[in-house]
Amino acid sequence: MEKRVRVRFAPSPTGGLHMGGVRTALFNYLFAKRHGGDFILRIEDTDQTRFVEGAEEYIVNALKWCGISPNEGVGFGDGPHKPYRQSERKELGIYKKYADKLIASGHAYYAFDSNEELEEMRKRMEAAKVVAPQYNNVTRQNMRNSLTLPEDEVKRLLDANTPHVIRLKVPRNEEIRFEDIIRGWVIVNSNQIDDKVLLKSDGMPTYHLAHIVDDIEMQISHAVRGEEWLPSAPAHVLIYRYLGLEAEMPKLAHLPLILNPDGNGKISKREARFPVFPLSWKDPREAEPFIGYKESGYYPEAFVNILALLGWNPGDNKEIMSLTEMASLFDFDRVNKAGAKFDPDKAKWFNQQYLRMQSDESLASEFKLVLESKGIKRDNEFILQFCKLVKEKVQFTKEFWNEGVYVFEAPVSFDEKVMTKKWNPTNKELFTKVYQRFKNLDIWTAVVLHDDFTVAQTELGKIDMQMLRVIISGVAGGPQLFDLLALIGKEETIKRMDHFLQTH
RNA sequence: GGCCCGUUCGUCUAGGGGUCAGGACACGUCCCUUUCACGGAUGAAACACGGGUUCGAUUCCCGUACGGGCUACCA
Repeated sequence: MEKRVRVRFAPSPTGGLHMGGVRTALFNYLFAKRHGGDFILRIEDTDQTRFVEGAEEYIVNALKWCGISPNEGVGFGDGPHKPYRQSERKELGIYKKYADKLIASGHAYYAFDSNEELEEMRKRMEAAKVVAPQYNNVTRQNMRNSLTLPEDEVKRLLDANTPHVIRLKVPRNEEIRFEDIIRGWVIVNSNQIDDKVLLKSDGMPTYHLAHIVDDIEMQISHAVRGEEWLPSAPAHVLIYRYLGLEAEMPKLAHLPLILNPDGNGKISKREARFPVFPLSWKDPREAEPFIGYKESGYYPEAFVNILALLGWNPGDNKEIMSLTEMASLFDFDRVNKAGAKFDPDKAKWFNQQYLRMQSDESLASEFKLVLESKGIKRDNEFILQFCKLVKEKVQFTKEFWNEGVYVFEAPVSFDEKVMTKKWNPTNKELFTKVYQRFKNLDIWTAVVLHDDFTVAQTELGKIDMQMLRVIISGVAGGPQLFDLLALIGKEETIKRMDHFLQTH
């Protein structure tokens, strides 16, 4: 019988969760939903030196904003496998138990080497022209561990609480193979793998041990993570094997990385000219916060949609999809192997698509907030009409402002090109007459204005619409002119014309 | 350096032994609109290279090149 699908997102709280991490969480979530399984959030805080204040809370908030909430785990209500924080699980002694089991079966050993001794070994190896020195089946023979030290000496050191780690005893020249769901068979010779530390001298497990123990204990069916874990996967297979748990080992899926748009490599928060965090992230060690997608004006649905299509596609040409839709379509056989460069332009386009799907009312209430932040108060109907007029010109709500400042504030400058080309005494005379006609209009709607304008042209000759637009708005382009005039209102329109004619 | 993973338009990608190699973003042109945008139409734009296998390879295999990842008592 197939195992129930249980997947986990297991970040370490060493900083803000960036978009790559969110994408990993997203694929886990989609896979779980697709198969009616569970999605778990586990916090891998086994490195106390890298702990960052606020990071865990950030991870939880970011997932919530994205709408990809786990149904079990830290910040989302405990489940049957609590606790979900590895530092707390360590207190339960579960990692030690598994490490001891490996010691007992001879697949792990104690190592007493100090940092200095490790450093010396590396230097020696480098002197011998070894580029990447490893603690492995060859070098361990010259180090201080339970494989080289006499038994009673080991016992004495242990009894004296000498600082030590537990290392995995990786066999010599063995072929290790495993099948990755995305990449197929991967084969590595064990000589390439170092004797990984399983339990650190502070008693904490390393990632290698901890995630395996937890995946087993939490009955995880699929371990879905970034490609950066691929090189250590063979070591993980060995650990499962030596624990006698190879049959229960989760299936592995290594996701392609999200790459920088220009140049190459993983996205870096420092160089990027686009947000890399879902929400603004203020690192306690940094002076300036990193602005997030949320604060940049992205809809969470758009953000998540963009991320999903970085490395996955539904097989047809569909691009705009809700989380539910994606979840019904998702599978690993449609996940790419190659890394994907992030395209900030396309991200904006995605947001534009979602903006258009919003109702005018909801856009208006969003934009009302922007106006209020600028100290401008208008009634809801006015804002609604304004939004209707300019919505198809913007990709973000905040752009409503730039797109139509002149609706709220009379222009102080006038498009130079249009002015030099079109403003002349003849036009001044003409627009003075237009001004008079406008003044005498009793009803001020787009339709009436349009009709009156048609009549006016038969009497006065051709009237340049763009010139009128510049007089009213200062800029050369914008929404339908009569709609615009109707929105601005008679009083304000003639006031602006009057002022313009006086000063030009 | 070693090991692992990868390589279709500039970017995200579809496809997969015989296709005019399809779509999307961005870009160009035209239409619509007395403007801008939206929309519509259209254009330019790709199978990294070299060997096999095959009647036929972009597709399968092997090399090469290039890119990425890993190479900690970090995850």
